[in-house]
Amino acid sequence: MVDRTSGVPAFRQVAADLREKITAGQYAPGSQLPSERDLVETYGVSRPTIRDAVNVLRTEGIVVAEHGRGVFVRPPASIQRISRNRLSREARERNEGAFLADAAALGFTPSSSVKVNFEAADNRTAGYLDIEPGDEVTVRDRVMRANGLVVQLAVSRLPRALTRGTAIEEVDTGKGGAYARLEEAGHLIGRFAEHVGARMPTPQEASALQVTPGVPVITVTRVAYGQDGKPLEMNDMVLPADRYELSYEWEAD
Amino acid sequence: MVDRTSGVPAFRQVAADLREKITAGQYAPGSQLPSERDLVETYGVSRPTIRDAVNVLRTEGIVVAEHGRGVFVRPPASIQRISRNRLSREARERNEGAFLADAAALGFTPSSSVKVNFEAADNRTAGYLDIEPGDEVTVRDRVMRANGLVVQLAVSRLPRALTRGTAIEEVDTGKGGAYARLEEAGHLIGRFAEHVGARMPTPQEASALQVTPGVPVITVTRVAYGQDGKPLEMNDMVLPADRYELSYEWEAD
DNA sequence: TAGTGGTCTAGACCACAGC
DNA sequence: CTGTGGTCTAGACCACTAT
Repeated sequence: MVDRTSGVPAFRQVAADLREKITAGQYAPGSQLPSERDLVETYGVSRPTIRDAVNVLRTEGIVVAEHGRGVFVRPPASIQRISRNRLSREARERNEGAFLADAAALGFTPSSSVKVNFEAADNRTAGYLDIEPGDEVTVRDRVMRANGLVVQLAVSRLPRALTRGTAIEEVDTGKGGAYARLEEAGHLIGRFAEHVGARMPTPQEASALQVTPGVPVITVTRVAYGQDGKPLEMNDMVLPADRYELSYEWEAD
Repeated sequence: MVDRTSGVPAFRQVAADLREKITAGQYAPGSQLPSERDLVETYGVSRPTIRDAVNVLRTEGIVVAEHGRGVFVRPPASIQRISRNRLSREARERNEGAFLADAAALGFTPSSSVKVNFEAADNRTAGYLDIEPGDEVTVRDRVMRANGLVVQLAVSRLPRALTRGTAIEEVDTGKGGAYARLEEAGHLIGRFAEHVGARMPTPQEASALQVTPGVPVITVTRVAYGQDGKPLEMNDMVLPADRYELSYEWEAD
């Protein structure tokens, strides 16, 4: 029952009570909450108010609703820990790129689909790649799957001048991936930088990554620089935050 | 007006239409949306349906509602870009730690409050610090502010054995911060690792960081290792994702 | 078929901002 | 005082899941 004199909105009281029962283990991970109509009777409020309360927990990612089945306590997702030393040249020579390296290390069956096209650079792209806005760039748009489930979106952009006549403009870049083709063309990679942020997914990203509402995405923009310091490639990656953790390591001095 | 034959829920149609007008610039950053009662007439749906639509945009972080004033297009937050070179020994010697180094670089007035206490290590802490669960750890709980606004929460834990008799157990760790005190005590830092994730804030974090609903937090667990490879300190940081971007850089080989 | 969540209505009253 | 968002009601009907 809710306290009508506290000044706290009823739906927040209900949400807080349910949240407490979940964290206390009274509703275990994976278990079903009472139906909305049952909660109406338990708390003595109308159904829209119960729905407001449940929606609070949904946007917090604590529960998921399944149409026709019920509302369930979301079990903690298994997290893939990815460390960044995977980008060594040695690893690139062994296999077909960073994502397949992860797959090998983590033991899942990888697959991906790629679209290649050519665009004029927008301001952001031009800034990262140190070219003029409007210059032609090669765009590789990838959807990566683990055991059939989409786990990562990546859009890679390179100055067209670097990719002409190479397999980077093909769907299949061949053994070692795009980085290997760059190095064969004489563009040795000297340095990587990654810029990491987080935000809520766009509707398209949410459906592509099959994340439930309330789960943010991690955004990573990786820039590969040549040994002369010139940018060779930028790669915008979008990862579901409930399935990934990124690790970085460096010497203290 | 909404299309009742499309099968798409009315509130999603309204949300999509508003989102489009916002990204197209028809409602500029900082500007006010039409009132909910105006939108009721515009789209021909009831007020709760309009509220559902606006709530979609709120959880996406696109708009913010201000009670009694209106709904406003959220201006892009100014993002602080933090790169890892802030942890150089040189920087540590110049000032009082990583956060103050950021402040100096970015030109805001920093302040922070600290609580120090001692706890028994839980399993996670014991795992990171390579000690036994139940061993005593020194806990430094910090709230960091920029120009008075809370921008970062950090909880630092060290094995008590390393901090006894040092200023690390004081609220004021003195010039150079906790890392400087560790090195004075003979524990030279050899390596850092950072583990980065993202999630929705807990209600406490949301109010402490004053993030609007729908903005995720970035979590960073930094572990400092001694030159012998033994963990010296772990630091759990929570950053509002709309105000931070993290950068990491490394050599290709 | 019964039970579940998903959507929607047409109101009502309250709390806050600003003139 | 007016206009704004915040909360809440008591229903209704639909779409999906499971038996």
